[in-house]
Formats: sequence, structure tokens, C-alpha cells
Amino acid sequence: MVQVARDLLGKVLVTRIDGQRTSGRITETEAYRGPDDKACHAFNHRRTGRTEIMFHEGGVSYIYLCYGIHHLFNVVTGPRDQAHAVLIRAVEPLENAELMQERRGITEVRPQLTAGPGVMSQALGIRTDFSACPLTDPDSPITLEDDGYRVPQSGIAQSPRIGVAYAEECADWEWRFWIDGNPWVSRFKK
DNA sequence: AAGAGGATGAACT
DNA sequence: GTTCATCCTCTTG
Repeated sequence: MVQVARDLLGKVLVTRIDGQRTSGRITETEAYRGPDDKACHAFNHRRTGRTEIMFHEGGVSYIYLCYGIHHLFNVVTGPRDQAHAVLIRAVEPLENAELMQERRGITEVRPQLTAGPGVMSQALGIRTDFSACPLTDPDSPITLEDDGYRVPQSGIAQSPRIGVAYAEECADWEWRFWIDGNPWVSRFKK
């Protein structure tokens, strides 16, 4: 589970939305584990309308609205009935950065464009209506691709996850990973 | 039926 | 460093 979050670093997240293709290399992730992770929406195998998709076999998207404003994008990674997911927190822009800027309403390319789970989704055009997409299907509006880029294990930094202080002992789990030294990482320190 | 609160970000002081 | 926008989902009555 945690290994999947590390493996996703360096992969390419591609969206084909509104007839436009954009993509970015994943630079920051967080792991969530349903059965025993109090920070996970599906903690203790809690199935609800929102979390149902996390019980699906891995390879689909789980997107939900946070604070009524931000669309957060996750990759469902577990086997069927194991609600595991990896939150993608930041990407490095690759294709069509101009469109990302337009979607974000900013005029220059800087980390503010895609570094952060909410802004990243906005830049890539991700919305909650793209939840439950098959990420390995070439016809899907959102896919994960591997262009051969590799991040060495020694180049991966880790820390406790962000924004989960309410999760008691789980709040200390160092399940946030990012490419060390990459500028396209969200602003939070630790 | 109603209310609380959240895996955030931007704009303030 | 603090505030608050904003709405969906879950919990409670």
C-alpha cells in the first residue's frame, strides 16, 4: 500500500477533458488505508455512497469535494473490498501548461500552478464527475501513464500526512512522499 | 429535516 | 499567523 504511493511518484497523470489533453508528472502523494487508518474516509471498512468506489478493485479514480471548493484526486489501489487509495497532491506540468494556467487564472508557470491537491485538480480540469474512471483505459478521461522516468528510492522524501491531525495516532504515520528537491511540491513543510 | 465539519487555498492583518 | 469561502456527506433527531 505504502509502496504503491512511492511507485506512483514519477508517473504521468494525463487528462482528456473538454477535448483538451493536459498532463503532469506526479511529484507528491499520500497513502490512505481503509481498514485501520483513521484519516481514511473508509476507515473501519465504512461503506457509504461516497466511499463505495474505494472498495472497488484498484485502478479507478476516487475524486471528492473538500471544503466545498476543492476537488481532490485519488487512485484506488487495493484489491476488491480493501479500501486503499493514494491521494495525488502535486504534479510537475508536462503537456499544455498554457491551458493549466488558463484554468488556474494565473499568468506564469510556478509551483502555485499545480503544487497542491486542490490546485492540481483545477489545473488538470479534474472534477468530481470524473470519479470512478478506469485509469488504465486509454479512452478514459483520466489515465496514468509510465514514460520510463524513474525516481530512485534514495530520492524520495517522506513525512506525516497533511491535514489529518484529527486522526489521532494515525496522524503521525509518515505516509506522505515526494520527490526530494523537486520544486513542484506543495508548500507544507511537515 | 437539520446541522456540523472537512485529505485546502487565497487573501488578509 | 489568521480567516473564511462554500457545499457535499454523514450523523443525529
